[in-house]
Amino acid sequence: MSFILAQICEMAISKKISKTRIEQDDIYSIPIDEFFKSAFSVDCVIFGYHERELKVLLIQRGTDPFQDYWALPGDLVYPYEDLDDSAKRVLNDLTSLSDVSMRQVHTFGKVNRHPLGRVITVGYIALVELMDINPLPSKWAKQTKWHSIKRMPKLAFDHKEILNESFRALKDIIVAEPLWSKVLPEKFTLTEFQAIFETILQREFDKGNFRKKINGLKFLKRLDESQQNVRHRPSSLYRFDAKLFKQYRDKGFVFEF
Amino acid sequence: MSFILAQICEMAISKKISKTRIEQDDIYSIPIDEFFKSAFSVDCVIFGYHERELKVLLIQRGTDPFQDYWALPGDLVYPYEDLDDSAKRVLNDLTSLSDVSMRQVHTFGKVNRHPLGRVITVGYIALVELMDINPLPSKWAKQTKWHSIKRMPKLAFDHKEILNESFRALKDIIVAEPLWSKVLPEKFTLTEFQAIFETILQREFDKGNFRKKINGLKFLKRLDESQQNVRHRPSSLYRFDAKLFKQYRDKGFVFEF
DNA sequence: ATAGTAATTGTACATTAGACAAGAACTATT
DNA sequence: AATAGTTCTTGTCTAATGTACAATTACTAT
Repeated sequence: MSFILAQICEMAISKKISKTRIEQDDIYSIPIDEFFKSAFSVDCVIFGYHERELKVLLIQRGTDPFQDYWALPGDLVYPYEDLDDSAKRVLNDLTSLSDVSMRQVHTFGKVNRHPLGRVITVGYIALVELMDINPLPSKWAKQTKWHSIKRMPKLAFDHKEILNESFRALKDIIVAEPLWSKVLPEKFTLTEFQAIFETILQREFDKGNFRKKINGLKFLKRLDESQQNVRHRPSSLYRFDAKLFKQYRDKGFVFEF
Repeated sequence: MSFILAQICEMAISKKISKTRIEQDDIYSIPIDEFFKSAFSVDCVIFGYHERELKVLLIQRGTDPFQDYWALPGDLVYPYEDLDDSAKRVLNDLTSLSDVSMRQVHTFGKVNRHPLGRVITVGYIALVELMDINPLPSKWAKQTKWHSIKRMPKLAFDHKEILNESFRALKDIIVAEPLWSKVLPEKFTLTEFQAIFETILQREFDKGNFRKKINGLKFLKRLDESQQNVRHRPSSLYRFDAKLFKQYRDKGFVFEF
């Protein structure tokens, strides 16, 4: 058995990690070893977007604690592993996903957030097009499943709190950073572009006004192509120019709604 | 000797913490105990504002590693201490400050960022009026000193990186949250208010246009009082109404420049 | 040919931003 | 007492942007 948390569980039971709270005055009597008895983990909040629906990738835990609960893909960071690397590796371990670019959002450090000892966790988020990727459970993950952001099952640990904070952060980041480029196809319509913002920011925009704003942004380049086989006037297709976007940003430009 | 880092230093030397990098394939052979041999710390970036100058509170380290270097006030988190509480406690330990409200900004987790073992650190920031508080070195801090943000000494660990990231975050937060209320006196002029933004955002605003914007914001309440003993037309005084600000925010209002 | 659908463009009005100037209210100096 | 110096305060004009909504266009299905 090489499942990390399962092993920790055994360790915890055999060594009986003490949980008594130490008073402020006694604190210098803590043996120094105690400081190096904590661990940290990463938790990945992978938001999956598809056709105006926003979901979150959860795994079903195949190990204690919280066996069989739905949870965010997350695990302990290895001793000689950078934090950002760890998020990638953990996501791959549990869901077989790679090439998902994540960014750190917040660290959760309540004393009793993990039943087996002192573990603080660093939350990472990503936004992907749900159909582009194919998560497969591995290691101790029994299942992987996309859950709509609107109806969530009961989650393990404090993952509900992590999810809430992550969703709040997603709303901030989607306007500041071109996360949306990960969700759009190579060539897309402005309606598709608008739909992403409407879904994530949970508000609607006037179609005409939205595109007026877009027309000023040269990093969304209008192509000489249109949609095909739609039962209405076909839309022009656009392409995202990442280089131009960077130029915009270096000049202090910030996207806003 | 009860200085935490000094003790860790001894421990590190006697136990010779191994630093060899473990390859991806070997990783499951790591004994589980290794996961609970890491520690975390908090580092506090206290920005001090006074009369259009922005400074950062540093301590001079009185202990190894980086003895005598200037550093951000920071130390290890106690085993049974919440992260946010720890930031407060550490700041108080080293600088005698209390009642400084901080907020978490980023977690730094490079493997070799701490010479004595695996330590990730969580950065916290605050903004205070420099004259309102009186930092006094204590515990292993030899000195405390305000350093201008413009000319920084060489800092211990990766504190330069933490500072840069914190300053970037401060610029974002100052517009989103009323951090500025901690810097202003009870009754203040709009010029003082404007100066804070100019100093932190490092750009200037047109006086007339700035106050036009302000006049729309009812949470900045104009009083029936004016400045006294100034050799120019006295300015009206204003007061910040925190309750009204919350109401604004609950309705989705966001301050912008 | 017609209806249905969504894309696209346009229009009219309101609000905000930006540059800049004029006047007001104080102190210090002559 | 008048004047100069200073900064506060208000206003004005223009350009840019935001908002609501209507008209037109280009396609498919009937």
